[in-house]
Amino acid sequence: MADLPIVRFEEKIIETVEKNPVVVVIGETGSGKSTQLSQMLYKRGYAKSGMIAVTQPRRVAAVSVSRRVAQEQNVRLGEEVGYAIRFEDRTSEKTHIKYLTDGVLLRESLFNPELNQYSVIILDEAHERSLNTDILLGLMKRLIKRRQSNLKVLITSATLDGGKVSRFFSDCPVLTVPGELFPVEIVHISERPKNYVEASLKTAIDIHVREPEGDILIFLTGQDDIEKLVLKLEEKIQSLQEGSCLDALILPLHGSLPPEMQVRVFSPPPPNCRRFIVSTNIAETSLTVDGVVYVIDSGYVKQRQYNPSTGMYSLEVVQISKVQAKQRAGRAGRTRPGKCYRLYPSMVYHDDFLDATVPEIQRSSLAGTVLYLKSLDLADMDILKFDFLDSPSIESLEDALKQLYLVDAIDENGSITSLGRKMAELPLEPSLSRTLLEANELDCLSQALTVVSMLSAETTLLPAPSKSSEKKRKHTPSNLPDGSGLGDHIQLLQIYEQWYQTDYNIDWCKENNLQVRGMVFVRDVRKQLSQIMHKIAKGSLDVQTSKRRRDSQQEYRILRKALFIGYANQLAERSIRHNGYRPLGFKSELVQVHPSSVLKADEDGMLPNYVVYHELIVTSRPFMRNVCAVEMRWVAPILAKLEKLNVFKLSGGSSQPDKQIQEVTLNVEKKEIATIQSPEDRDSRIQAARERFLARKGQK
DNA sequence: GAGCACTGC
Repeated sequence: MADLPIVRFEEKIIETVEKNPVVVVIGETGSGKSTQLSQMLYKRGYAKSGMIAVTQPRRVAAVSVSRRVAQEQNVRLGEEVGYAIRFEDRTSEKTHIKYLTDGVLLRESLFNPELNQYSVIILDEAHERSLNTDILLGLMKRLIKRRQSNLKVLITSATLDGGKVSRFFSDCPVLTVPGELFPVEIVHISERPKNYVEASLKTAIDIHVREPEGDILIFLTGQDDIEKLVLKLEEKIQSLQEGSCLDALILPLHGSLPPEMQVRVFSPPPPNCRRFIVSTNIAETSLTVDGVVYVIDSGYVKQRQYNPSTGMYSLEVVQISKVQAKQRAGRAGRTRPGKCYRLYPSMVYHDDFLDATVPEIQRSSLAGTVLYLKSLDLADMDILKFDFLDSPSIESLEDALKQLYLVDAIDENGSITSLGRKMAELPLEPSLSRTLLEANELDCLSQALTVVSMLSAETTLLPAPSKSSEKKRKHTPSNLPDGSGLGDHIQLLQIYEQWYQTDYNIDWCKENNLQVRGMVFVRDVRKQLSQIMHKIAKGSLDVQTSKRRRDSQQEYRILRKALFIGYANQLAERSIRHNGYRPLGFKSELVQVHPSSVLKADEDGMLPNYVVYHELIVTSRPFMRNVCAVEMRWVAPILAKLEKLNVFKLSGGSSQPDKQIQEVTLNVEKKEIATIQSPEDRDSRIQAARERFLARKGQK
């Protein structure tokens, strides 16, 4: 067994686990908790009546850590020690120690809520507070009561706030294991810079000129700033006198870089050369860069946030938390003592920074989470009172219930429907699983499978255009299909069908500027979804080819109908005079179709009266991303449903919701009730608007 | 007419 700090605490750990159902283990990076805890427990016979599960928030971690453990145990990976991640299960009947992503464990728990195959469950990296880890923490608290005699739960975290987790698990013991990091000297700047790209440049050059060798890792917020700084660093370093300092290699690092660019940070630098790695927070946890001795921390991060009252996501630059600041600093001390330059005063750190990052569960739409929990049929389960380590707001839970009701996953009393149960089995967000099930009824399952799979990977399909490549792109117009004017979903379908006709040719993706990684992922998702749908599929699951296609307009129309049913919670109505839309069912706000959309306007420049959208995102303005034209006649039943909506009933009526909150969420619906009496009235109003519209068109 | 951090089933 490796000589890691945690090994010295083996007796104490085993003794504590023996006496307690839940134990929190705090261990800094390098303590060995991820690889050693499972082996210690295995050695002491804890895997005799079931496997030892270790969850990881990320796929690569599950794979790499299990590989290490298999090596240390001197067994073949996939036998006594294995891993399970989406699309890949490398375990067997022999497996005693199983590493898996927390998402996979959640899915397993859907089919076996008692998780009887495990005698020990270790939730690793709990401090990252991923949505899935938080759900698991809540489930473990319940499970421990039911399986007190034969289940041990360990929760491991890198940060010091074990107290909170301990209180959550009725004051369970907290063990602290030292890490194996080298000391990192922290330097704070005395005043916050106006421009942190400039400040990073200055600091980096100072280090380069004055400090001994060692790579520099710089944390910025996004691609734009990273590209700016890379350019400036190149300029500045060229102007430095040759031979006066080390050579320099400047590397950008962010998620939308192609993989071959990302792996450049893993190859060691040439001799006498200092590397400048300019990165997003991808280097905070997901990627570990060796050789870093200096860290420059801007103190900011770009974070996605969901607003349940408007249904909108926004991507905002926010201050990092103390936990994140420590994590960033720690990146300087992995190989030898390092230094971290913080581009903010220590007062700001102490007084302004939050102790911990706002957990994902408080920043996301919870429709999928709530549906998942409902489908577990937990005893005495009141969704508004589910015991989370940090509860999401009531407003956010009510928004989730409302959305689930609109897509028929729960009934008006908040009980899960049989449709909802089928939806929960699909690894998709509720709108997309609802679309698939409706498509199965309408006989367009094959097409829906394709669209839904494309959407599962959408952001990684088209390469993020950088400023430098923008001009090139404009001169080479895309040869990709245009969705026949009906919107982005139809375009995604057409793109995938074309790729299918090239027999999944990788070069075709490259020629068309589609990310290979993304397209291969789509293919995997489609395969997985097909396997799940196979049991209940009424028609063919295979990708259709144009040879077999008679009438694509009719086919697209049916598919759009299925999408409409799935996106009943994401429906928008165009204003009569212009192309602004109002999302229905949310606090009213005017939104635009995203300029990247292929949705076409008619001869008068008017967009469709109604569209469904995949996502509302606020950037410079609120936009609908991925929109699909729907027909007016489909809309009335959904409007009727919106009017009937009673959030109090949906939440089970067992808890008295805050009145004010309820009124905010019902704002729009109340207005609708005030202006029109029934769906039929609504229909006639739509018809009248349509006629005015046609009359105006006739005049021209 | 715009631009998007990172994960995961």
